[in-house]
Amino acid sequence: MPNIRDVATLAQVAPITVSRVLNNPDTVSPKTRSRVEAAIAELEYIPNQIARSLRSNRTNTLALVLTDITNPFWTAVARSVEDAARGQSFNVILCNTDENESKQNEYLSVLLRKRVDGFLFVPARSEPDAVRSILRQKVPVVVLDRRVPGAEVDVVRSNSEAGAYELTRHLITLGHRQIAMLSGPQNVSSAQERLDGYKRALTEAGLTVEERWIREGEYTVDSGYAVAGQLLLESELPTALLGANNFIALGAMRAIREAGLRIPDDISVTCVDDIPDWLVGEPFLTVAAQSPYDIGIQATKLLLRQIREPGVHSVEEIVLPTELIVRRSTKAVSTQAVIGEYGR
Amino acid sequence: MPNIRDVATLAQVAPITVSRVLNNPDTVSPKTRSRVEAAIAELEYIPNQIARSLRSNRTNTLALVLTDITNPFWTAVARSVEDAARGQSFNVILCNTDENESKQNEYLSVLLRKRVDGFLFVPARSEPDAVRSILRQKVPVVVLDRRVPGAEVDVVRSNSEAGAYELTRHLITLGHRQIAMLSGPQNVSSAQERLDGYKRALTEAGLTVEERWIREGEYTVDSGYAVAGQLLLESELPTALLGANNFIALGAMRAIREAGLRIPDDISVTCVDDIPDWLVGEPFLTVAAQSPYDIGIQATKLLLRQIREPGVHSVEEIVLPTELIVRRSTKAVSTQAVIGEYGR
DNA sequence: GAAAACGATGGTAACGTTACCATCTTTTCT
DNA sequence: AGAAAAGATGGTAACGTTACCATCGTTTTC
Repeated sequence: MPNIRDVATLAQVAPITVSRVLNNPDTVSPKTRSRVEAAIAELEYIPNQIARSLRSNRTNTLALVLTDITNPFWTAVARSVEDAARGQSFNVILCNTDENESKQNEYLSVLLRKRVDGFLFVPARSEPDAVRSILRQKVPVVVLDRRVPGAEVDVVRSNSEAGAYELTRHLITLGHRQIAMLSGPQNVSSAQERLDGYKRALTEAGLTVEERWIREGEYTVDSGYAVAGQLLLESELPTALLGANNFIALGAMRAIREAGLRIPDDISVTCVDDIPDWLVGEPFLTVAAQSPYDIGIQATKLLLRQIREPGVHSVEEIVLPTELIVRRSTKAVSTQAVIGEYGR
Repeated sequence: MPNIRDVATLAQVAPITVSRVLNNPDTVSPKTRSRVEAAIAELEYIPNQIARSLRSNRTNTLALVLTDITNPFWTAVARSVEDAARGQSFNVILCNTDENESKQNEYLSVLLRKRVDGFLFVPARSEPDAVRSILRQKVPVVVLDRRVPGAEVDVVRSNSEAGAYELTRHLITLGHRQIAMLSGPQNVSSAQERLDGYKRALTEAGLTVEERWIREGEYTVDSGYAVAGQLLLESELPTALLGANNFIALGAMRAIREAGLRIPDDISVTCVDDIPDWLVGEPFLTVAAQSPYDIGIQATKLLLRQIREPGVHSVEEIVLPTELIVRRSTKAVSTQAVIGEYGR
C-alpha cells in the first residue's frame, strides 16, 4: 500500500504538501494541487488513519457496550447510535456483554487500549467501578438505560419506575389482585426501579406487597421461562404477570402456554419494553414502551459534545418517559366487575 | 495518559524492556519484570494500540457492513460475528448501508483508511466494483448473503433459490394457483434467486408464470406494504403471497389486514427469512428459514483464516440450506380438494 | 525602488511502539 | 581457566502522518 511519501515523490513535492492537499487544499497552488491529486489517483493512495490517529489523538471511533444486540430494544439503540455517529463521521464498535462482568471489563480494557474517543456504556451492575475505570482515563462516557450511584457520569435512561407503576396500576384497574412480578437482576438499577414502581402502585392502591409474588431472574427469555415455570407450579396462581422486560415476558408467555393456560383469559401478561409492531404481525403485548431510538440519539449527542468540547461539563441525566400501550395480552379479571379506566 | 517511556523511567529500565514485559514476559528476569509491573500498575499505564497498529499493520478490527441491523436476520448475523470475533480478540465496527450505494461506498472508504483487518460485506448491488475496490487494496473480504458475479471473493449465503422454490411448491401443494411474488430489488442476487425459485416451482408444476403476479420492491416493511397495497387494488386477487424476505411479508400482512382480509383464510402469506420464535409470542408465519447465526460464524471463520494465513487461498463459496417451516399463515385453498403433502 | 506582507513550499521532529542489532553479564562446557 | 553459549538489557530507527518553524519568491505598499 502506497504512503504519503510515495505520492510526494511521484508528484515531485514534499510529503507535507500532499498532506496539505488532503487537509487544507486551499493552501496549495492549483497547479501543484492537481499534480498531487493526479499522483493520489494514479497510486490509489489511501491515507493511513492509524498514523493520523497517533498524531492527533483522535480515532473517530465510539464504543457501544451493551448487553445483547439481539434484544430489539438494544437493536434500536444500536441503530440510532450508528446513525447519529455516522452523521458526525464517527464509527461504532459494537460489544455484547451479556451482563457478564468479566466479559464487560475485558471489553473496556481492549477499547481503552484502542483509544476509542468515547463510550456508550450499559454497565452490567450498578456498582460504579467500571464507569470509574473509564473516567479515570479521562475518556468521555455516557451511561445508557441505567443509573450508576456513586459515579459522576452522564446518563440517558427511561423512567422505569413510572413504567412499571403504570403497568401495575393498569392491572389493578382491571381488577387484578394476584399480580406476580418477574423482576430483573437486583444489582441493575432498572430492575430495582421497576420493582419499586410495582410496589408503589400496590401500596397506593391499598394492597399489600406479598413477597411470594415477586421472583427475581435475569433479563433473558430463558430466565423468564424458568421463573414463570416455577411460579406456575404453586398451588395459587396469579391472575396477572408483570415482566421486568420484554424478554422475561416472552419467556413467561411460553411457559404459560406450555402449561396449557391462555393469555389473557387465564393470566394477563404485560411488561416494560415494547417489541416493534412491524416485527410481529399483530402486536399483542400490553407494555410500557420505551423509546430506544431516542435514547441512542440523545446519548450520542451528549457523548459527542463531551468529545468536541472537552472542558468541564455539568453532569447530565436525561430521563425519557415510557408510554403505556394497552393491547390484547391484558384483560379484566372475569370474576370481578371492573371499571375500564386506566392510566390515572 | 502515561506512555511506555514514563513506565520505563519509573522502573529504571529502557522502554523496550517494558514492551517485553507486556509481550514476552519470559524474556525478562523476574526481578526486572516485577519492577516494571509495579510501575505499570502505579501509573495505570494502558498500552497504546494505535502505535502498535502503526508498527504491526494490524488493527484487530473487522468491519461488518450490512444493510440494516434492525432486521432480525442481520441482528443475528451481527451477534454471531461479534461472538466469533471476540473469541479471537477482534472487535467489530458496525455499519448500516440501507442498501444505499453511496452510503456504502463512503463506509468502505472510511474503513479502508482505518485499516480494518478485514471486511464482512453485504454489497448493495450485484455489481463487483465495490468488492473489487477492497480486493485491490489486498484487504481480506467475505461477502455475506449475496453473490457477486465477476468478483473472485469468498461468499457465505443461503440457498435462496431453493428456499423460494420450496415455499412456492408448498403453496402449490395447498392448491394455490394465483400466487403473487413480492420480489426484492432485482439488482441484488438473493432477490433474483428467490424469483428464480418461484418461477421454477411454477414451471415444474406445469403452471404458467404470469407477470401480473410478480411485483418488485425493496427489502423493507414500507415497500412490502406499498406493493401489497397496490396488488390488493386489482380486480383479481391472489390466493397466496410469497414475500422475498420477512420485511416484505410483514408489510404485506399489514396491508392485507388493513384491506379487511384475513390471513390465511383469504390469503396465505409466506416468505424467505424467519422471525425468531422467541421474539413473537406465537410464531405465525410459514417461512423458508435461513440460519443467520451460522452465516455469521462461517463467514467470520473464513475471514479470520484469510487474515491469519495471508498467501493465496482458493475462493470459497459456502451455501447453507434453508428450512421450510410450516405454520399458520398458509392454508389450503378452500374451494379445491388438496392432498396435504409438501416439501417433496 | 526598497521594505513589508503574503503565498507557496519544505525540513525536522514528534506521536508511541517494537524490530533489529549490539552490548554486557552470567552460565556452561572442555 | 578460558572459550563459547546463553540470558538480559539497551540504542537506534522505523511505521505514516502532521505541527512547527524556516525559506524562498512574488506581490503590495508608500
